[in-house]
Amino acid sequence: MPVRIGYPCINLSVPCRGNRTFWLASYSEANIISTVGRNLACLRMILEYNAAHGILFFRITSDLVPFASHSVCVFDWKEYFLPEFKAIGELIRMHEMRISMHPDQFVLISALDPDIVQRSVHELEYHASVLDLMGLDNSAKIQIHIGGVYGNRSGSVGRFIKQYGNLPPSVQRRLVIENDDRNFTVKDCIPVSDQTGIPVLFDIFHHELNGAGELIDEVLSTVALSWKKNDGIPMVDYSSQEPGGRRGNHAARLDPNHFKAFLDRSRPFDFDVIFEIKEKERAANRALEIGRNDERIFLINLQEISGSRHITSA
DNA sequence: AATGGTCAAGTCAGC
DNA sequence: GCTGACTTGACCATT
Repeated sequence: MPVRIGYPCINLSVPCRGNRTFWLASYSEANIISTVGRNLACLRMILEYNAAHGILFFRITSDLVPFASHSVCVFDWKEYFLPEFKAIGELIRMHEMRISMHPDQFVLISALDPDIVQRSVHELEYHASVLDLMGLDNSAKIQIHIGGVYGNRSGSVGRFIKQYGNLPPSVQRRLVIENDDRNFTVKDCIPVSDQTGIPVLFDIFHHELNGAGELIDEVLSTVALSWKKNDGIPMVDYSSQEPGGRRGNHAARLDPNHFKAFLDRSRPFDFDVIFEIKEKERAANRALEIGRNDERIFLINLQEISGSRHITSA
């Protein structure tokens, strides 16, 4: 399975948003039913757009079910929306799409405070539930950072590994760790992977900001080993610096030259890549256009567009 | 309808 | 100890 192209959470071309939420003070059963219903309907519309455009990787928003891991949420949204989740899962499987989720910065299983760890576990269980309800296999992943440094990185690593062992299997099978732009480089993530079996998600932009200058193909050859057969091929996050922006700001638009260089330097490895570019699906579309000459991208989209795969339904 | 303050959670820096 | 940045939108009360 060669390179699939994707983007995170929001599609600017469809007439809806799948990450609608409300304030905690406004929580009610009626509110959660209407919000989740709308978010799921929009998620379906986004995935249909993606299928029609040959975009086969997507990161589902953590806001799909607002307050799902909060004690205020006693409503059984899993049972209530089961048919919708199953239908979306079928759509994903039909098109052989890849799915990821990325919980927010608050999720820290390496935290010193046990309450933070517990809240994080609940949040991770919610993310796993979404993917489980859709009937997705182990290749659908939940990506987090190691985090919890507090001035001592090795302490954080120790707590992370220990807490990973305590996670429910539904979370363990989907969890992957991602290098960040401040604390943990890819090189720092590898030993954690070796000790836990967690795959390492390679973030190109974080690597540019916080790495030791290792070449992209070198890094890919290393992280690829951490993805076992039923994890699927490696996931990669791609972005570049916004010109004139604060260091670390994601670009508003895809930089064609930067992406071409990345494509060249990433040979011959296969992976699925999320474009963390502010223009969202438009960046993915541009990447597909630029990648027409790359056989890794071309092959899969040739199948999709020629109709040898399933054509999206209305 | 327009406006502007506020929003579950995390850390860190600065005062 | 508290506030704001991080990063950004959008929810919601107020007018």
